[in-house]
Amino acid sequence: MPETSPPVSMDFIRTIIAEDLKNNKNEGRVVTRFPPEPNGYLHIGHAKSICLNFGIALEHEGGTCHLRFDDTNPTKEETEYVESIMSDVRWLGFDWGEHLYYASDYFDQLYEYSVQLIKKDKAYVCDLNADEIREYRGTLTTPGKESPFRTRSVAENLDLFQRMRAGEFENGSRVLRAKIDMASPNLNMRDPVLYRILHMPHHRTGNKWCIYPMYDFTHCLSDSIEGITHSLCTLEFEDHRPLYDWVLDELDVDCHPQQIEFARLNLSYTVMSKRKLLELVAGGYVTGWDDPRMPTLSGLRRRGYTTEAIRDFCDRIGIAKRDSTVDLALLEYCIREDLNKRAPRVMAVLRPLRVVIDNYPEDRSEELDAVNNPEDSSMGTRKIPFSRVLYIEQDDFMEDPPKKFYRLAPGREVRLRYAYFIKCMDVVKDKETGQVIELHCTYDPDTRGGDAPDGRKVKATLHWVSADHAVEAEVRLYDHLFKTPDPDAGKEGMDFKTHLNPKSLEIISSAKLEPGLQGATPGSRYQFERLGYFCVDLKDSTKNRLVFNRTATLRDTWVKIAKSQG
RNA sequence: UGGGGGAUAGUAUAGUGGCAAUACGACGGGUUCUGGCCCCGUUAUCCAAGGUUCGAAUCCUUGUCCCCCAGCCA
Repeated sequence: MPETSPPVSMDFIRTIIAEDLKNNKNEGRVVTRFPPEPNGYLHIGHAKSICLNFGIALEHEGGTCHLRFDDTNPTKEETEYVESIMSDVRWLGFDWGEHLYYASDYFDQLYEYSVQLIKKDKAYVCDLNADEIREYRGTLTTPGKESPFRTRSVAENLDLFQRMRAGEFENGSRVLRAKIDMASPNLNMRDPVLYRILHMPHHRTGNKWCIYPMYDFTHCLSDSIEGITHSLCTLEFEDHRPLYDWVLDELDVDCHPQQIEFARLNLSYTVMSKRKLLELVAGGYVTGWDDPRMPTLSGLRRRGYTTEAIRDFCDRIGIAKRDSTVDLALLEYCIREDLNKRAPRVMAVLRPLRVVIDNYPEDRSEELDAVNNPEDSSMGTRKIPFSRVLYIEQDDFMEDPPKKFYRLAPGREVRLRYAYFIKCMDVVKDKETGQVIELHCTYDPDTRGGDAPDGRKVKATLHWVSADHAVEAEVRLYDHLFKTPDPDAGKEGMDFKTHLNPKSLEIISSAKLEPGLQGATPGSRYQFERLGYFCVDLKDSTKNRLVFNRTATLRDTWVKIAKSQG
């Protein structure tokens, strides 16, 4: 039976592109681009853009998506970022083929274009300093004033600009400006700066240049040079579109891409601005760009997220123009759904409570069969050892259980998963603290494997690990980095860092794992039954010292019940 | 008091003149050797007010609210 693909409702951008294709607007070509500035690490918001741009290219016969580094500001950009960005895009599963570009590769062409503009008397060298330019720009409600240098002759502009390039002038002493309209209601059109002097080596062009083009001049021309058909960007560039179009119109290039803006991604309990993420890294609030609590792709990867989950998430959130904040719960849903299907189940006890099975022989141990993944029988089964002394989760025992607590309690019988029914006979407490430190139970040999021949039922099934066979590991329990849904929302002057969740990381230094986990490979993912999804840390886990990161908890109905009971 | 955008359930996204749809969340129930997964049910008259129309989320009018713009950042 051939599967019919579900009706995909098109977002407004895909609708525009389909319309353009129908009208043969770009001779049937679809060329998009993902244009990051290499000044930081990619985050889940970039993934939205990457999935959009590469996704659209993939949906069309012959469609391509370019990866272009928008590297026009050497004061902020570094090769380290270039590399991380490339590996993140690749990790997401996208391929730019031979279409890897750098805006800095166009510096010569861009220079020629600006000379053209000067020759058309559409650009001039301005000697006003930054403060003066701001002053002359006017305000939102009042028009700007024309610069006294606006009327310089073409010849003088050409000479001055050439000397700017030659390095005759200091940083900030002169700029090249477009000659548009100082009274425009759109501030971007009030003679925007096209080039500034920056005596600073560039990560790719070295010391070749001491003048660097601005975004507005570079971006549209880079798009044009590459033959981009649809230039997709975020909402804040909407005001720049008239300038994007002005530059391309004045220069009469043969390719004039269409800029289309969409809303950037916001996620609850998360900050997304590069500035804020950098602040978290620089201030030591997290361990780095790839801290598993960070919304960066490297952080999510280390946390255990899969590319499939992230791409599914990007498909689900859609594309629109209104500002919105997606619920973090949706991202968590996506990773759970993916991992539910593929992660092998294992048993691990995070906070061990010792259980002695009094009627189980001292020196005996046996191997029991356990299913690796109930969602996928092809993943097979494994053996797990059982013996007289076990660990169960501290949370799975209560001396004085409230209503609806189905787990172990004095006199109560529960099932140990894939093993036996056990009954709690005695509770040993620390004399000083009163804390429960050990349980004495009996087991029913007839329930081997987990089923009672007499058909009696048990309300709970607990995970467990044999004490003698257990492997120890460090387990890092991650939670939301911020305790409020909108950490950005603070009043004026309020620091977003005050919303940091002090409990975003809890380290369990010696969890007990079933022995099969010995030597687990970094990056591999498991479901710890009844607890959540965990992955072996890519950086800190070693052969002798396993380190697991919690990717996500399982949905937990019991905590809800417990909470509602107070 | 300028310009550019945007308002559909708790959240996100469809619907663009004909029964407001889907997903997540929440709540209730079923099932269960994971209190997981899975299954079932509940959860909005579409920013407001007028108007056009047999019929409006959709078209018109007038408002209201929210976001972005005064970098030699992108």
